Amino acid sequence: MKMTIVPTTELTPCLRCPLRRTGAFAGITAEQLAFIQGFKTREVVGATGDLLMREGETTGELYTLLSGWAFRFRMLRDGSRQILNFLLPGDFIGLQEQLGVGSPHGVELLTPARICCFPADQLWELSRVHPDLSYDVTWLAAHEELIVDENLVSVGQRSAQQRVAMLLVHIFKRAESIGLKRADGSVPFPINQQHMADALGLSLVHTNKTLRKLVGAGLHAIREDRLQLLKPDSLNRLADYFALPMRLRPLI
Amino acid sequence: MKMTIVPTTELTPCLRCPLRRTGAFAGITAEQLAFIQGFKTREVVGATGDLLMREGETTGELYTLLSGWAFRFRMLRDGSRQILNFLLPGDFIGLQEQLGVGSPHGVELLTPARICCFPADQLWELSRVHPDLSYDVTWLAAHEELIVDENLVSVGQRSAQQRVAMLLVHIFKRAESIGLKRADGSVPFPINQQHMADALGLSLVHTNKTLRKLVGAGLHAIREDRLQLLKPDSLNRLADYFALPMRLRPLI
DNA sequence: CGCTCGGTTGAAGGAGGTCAACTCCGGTGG
DNA sequence: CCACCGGAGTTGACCTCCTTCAACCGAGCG
Repeated sequence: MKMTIVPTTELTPCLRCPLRRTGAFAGITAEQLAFIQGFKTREVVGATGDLLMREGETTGELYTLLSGWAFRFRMLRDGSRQILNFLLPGDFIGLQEQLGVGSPHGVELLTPARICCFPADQLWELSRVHPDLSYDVTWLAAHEELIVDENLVSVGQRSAQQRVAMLLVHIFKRAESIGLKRADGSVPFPINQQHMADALGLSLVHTNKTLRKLVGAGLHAIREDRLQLLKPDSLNRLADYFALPMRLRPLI
Repeated sequence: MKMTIVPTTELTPCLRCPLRRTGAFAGITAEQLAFIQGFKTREVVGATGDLLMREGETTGELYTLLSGWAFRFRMLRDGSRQILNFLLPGDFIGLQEQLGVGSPHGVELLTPARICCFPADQLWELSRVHPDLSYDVTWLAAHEELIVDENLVSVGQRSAQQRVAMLLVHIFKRAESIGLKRADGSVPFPINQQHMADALGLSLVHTNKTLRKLVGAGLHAIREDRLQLLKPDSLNRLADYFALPMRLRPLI
């Protein structure tokens, strides 16, 4: 609710982008990198709970999450909230806003975050000068849809246990893929039970009870905002989840 | 299951594309139109129930639904099916397939349909030669995600009555927007109760009972595969649905 | 004529929602 | 220093919305 999102005084140069060093993203030419650098107008930081985007409002910007986690969501009149998907470092944000007037969803930070900002009205300029980057933007849009598809399958067809298992496995995989896994096998997990409930279409109470059941069965553990999968195979089977092999993802 | 999708002997020339005449789509330059015409390699027709895409398989093609309806879906091991979204004339299909190996979802025809086919491996060529068209492809990807978002909100947060109301209103709006509304106020509705159930994450039986309740309240009517909204305002209120104003959509 | 498919309805049971209470923190201010 | 507070997690009791099972109907069709 508060609005502590503020510009930083110094920009992280794309040339030294910490995300690219993870090796989790597709390679890029020096020229492309230079263009992205020029495309980037500012960099902002925000604290947990800050709104990067408000439902119905326009920012005129596109974003890349440089560090930190967030989520896209929509509110209903009765106060209930649906989390559409979680956003991890490297995720591109704001394409939906270009479809009409105002963003159809809000974006809230799950952790302190650092965000690269791009002027939305120059997206077509990007298309013109760097067709390959435009292709990448399309890729990112399709990829996010894939994740939402996955969530919809969960919420529509799976039992509470399966949904929770799916969420844990999916988040773990995504975090792992961008190099967030520690030596002890844990990844950051800044998602509380209310977030999980809102993402899975479950009540808070039932989410809690389901989590306790999985923990009781020794399938996973969450400690100090970090997630460990103790029996990944069991979780995969429970969730009926098979991760399909993906190309190296682009980063704008 | 059967595979009666077959190439047509004669292509519909893009210059005389029946969809563009509806006025539902954004304008386009002659040059762009010519490029699209060249991009299009063939045209196929299929019957109700045909699979345009199979889960996990690769076609190497992108599609535009020229006429007819379809839906994207995913199956789970236990045989349950989640319909991700419905596809209407003008919708672009197949971007997700580009993300990895094989399509992450199936596409099945709801009606006899006519489909324009494009070679997927030349999508980047399109980006290079016509940046504005590339921008349009991104737009279409983001737009489809918006629809999936909408479905996810329904399935995750709304009651059975609200979900059904939402589906009816949403499909009506989409059909209307591409000029499918007749003078009597009805639009085509080739969606049966099993489809609705699979899209909404409800059982067939409960979908039926919910529909009967709405019909009993005089909110809508479905006759001979056509849908009429008798009390659109009541349905909108019930579904907590506010359609946001959209730009004129592109057509590839 | 019989078969299948889509729709309809009733009855019974269960997964998950709601309500309520309690704990365990980490502030924060007297 | 400690009392107070709010947020997150936990647990039990009860209830309801939705699922499941089962049966039946009508239309289209080989």
